[in-house]
Amino acid sequence: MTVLVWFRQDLRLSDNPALAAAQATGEPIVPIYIFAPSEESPWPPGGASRWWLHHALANLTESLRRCGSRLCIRASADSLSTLREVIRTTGARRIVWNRRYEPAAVACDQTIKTALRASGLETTSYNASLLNEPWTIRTKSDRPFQVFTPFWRHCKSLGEPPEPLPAPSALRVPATWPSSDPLQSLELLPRLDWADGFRAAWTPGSAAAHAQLERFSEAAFDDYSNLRDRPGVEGTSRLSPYLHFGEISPREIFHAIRRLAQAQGRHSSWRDSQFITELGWREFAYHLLYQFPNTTEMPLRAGYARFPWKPDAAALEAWRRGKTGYPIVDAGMRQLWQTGWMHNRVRMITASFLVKDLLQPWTQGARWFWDTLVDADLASNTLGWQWVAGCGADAAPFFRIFNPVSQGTKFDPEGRYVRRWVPELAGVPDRWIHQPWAAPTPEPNYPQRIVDHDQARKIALAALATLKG
DNA sequence: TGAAATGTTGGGGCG
DNA sequence: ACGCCCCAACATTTC
Repeated sequence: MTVLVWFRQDLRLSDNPALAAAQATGEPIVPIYIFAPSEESPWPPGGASRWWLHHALANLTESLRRCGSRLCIRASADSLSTLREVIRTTGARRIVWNRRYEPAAVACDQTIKTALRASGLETTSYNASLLNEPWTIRTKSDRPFQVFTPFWRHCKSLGEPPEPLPAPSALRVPATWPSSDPLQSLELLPRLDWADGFRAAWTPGSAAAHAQLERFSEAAFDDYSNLRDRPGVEGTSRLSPYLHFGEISPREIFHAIRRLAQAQGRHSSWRDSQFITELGWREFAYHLLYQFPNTTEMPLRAGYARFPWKPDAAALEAWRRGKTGYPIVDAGMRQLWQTGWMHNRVRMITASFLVKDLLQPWTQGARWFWDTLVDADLASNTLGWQWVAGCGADAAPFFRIFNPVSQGTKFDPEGRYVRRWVPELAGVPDRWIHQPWAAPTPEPNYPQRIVDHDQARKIALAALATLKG
């Protein structure tokens, strides 16, 4: 009586509750991954995500092989019929998976669960990717939280998440394997190989995720709080893509940090450390997406639907390509394009610039990040953009407008980050590195500013004022 | 997890 | 010694 383990965004063997439940039955296990991007409409994985997914699947295949098992991979336009076919050929009676929380995925899973149960199959789903299920976190008046601090305080009051589950070392195999599509047939890798910078920056896979966590752990407290806002320094965890694809779980991270903190004698303060709080923001993002599923397209604050954006293809393109003439903005956009990732501080700066200096709709920025980030995550991306645009829950007010020069000066004082990603500015002295237009001899190969920030700021504030009428 | 404008304070130079 | 001005430093308000 074979058990199907349907992998989705939980591409790991450790701390995988669905896999552990299957293993606990003692029955043969068929691990399957179904690539069905059309079911994720309107947010099918973008180019950078697909690159990562290819390598994550290759890595999971290898991990399963070491357990004596396999990964059955299928490309499909209809997960349910693919599952039914695999169920037929394997004689499986039971199917398990770990939950997803994106609106399209929730709807899809619900349909599949109902249909399979109607056909007499046992189906069970588990939580593998959140510290708490979104529907369990409610205010005293039984409403979803819309402010981070009380949300996270409430989560903390619920105690610690369970300890992560160990990875199985061997898996029982079925008498007959279902057919599997070759990984290459999913065509996840780009036709024109633009991924050089990705390869240099990243090693996808669960083992690499744990190695990265190990490396980062040493610096997870003091160094993190001092360095996390410095894009020219590796001060952040860089775990986001692994978390997105489930190559590592938040419980594994939480408990690794807890053990380290206790070893260092940080007996209580660690739970309020900035890095753990970042896990809280991720939880908050999922909570909001689950409770307000239309926020991927619509502002949570309804009044902002009337914001007078000024769509402008040329401005948008200059931003995308990193040719705005503002060094910290251009550095960020080029780091994103070349490596599939951008430092979080710079995400805020570039997003503020697109929305406030260029008056482009935040949804345009969200779309671009979705396509170019290896850690593109619908929940975090939506929260981030609505936060910057001032139209989300607990968002920065719209009038908080980042000044790209002072942000650059403050967080990249020696211009290390700018010089790395905008090489044509390499020779500009520190004094002018964040405002090269003001230098005595401006660098001719670097673009002129497409807007004047002081002026753009005033225009943005005037646009905001129209909302109040 | 802003920045600019405006207000307040206090030390020092100076007549 | 005193008042006045300047201005930096900090605080508050406003967008």
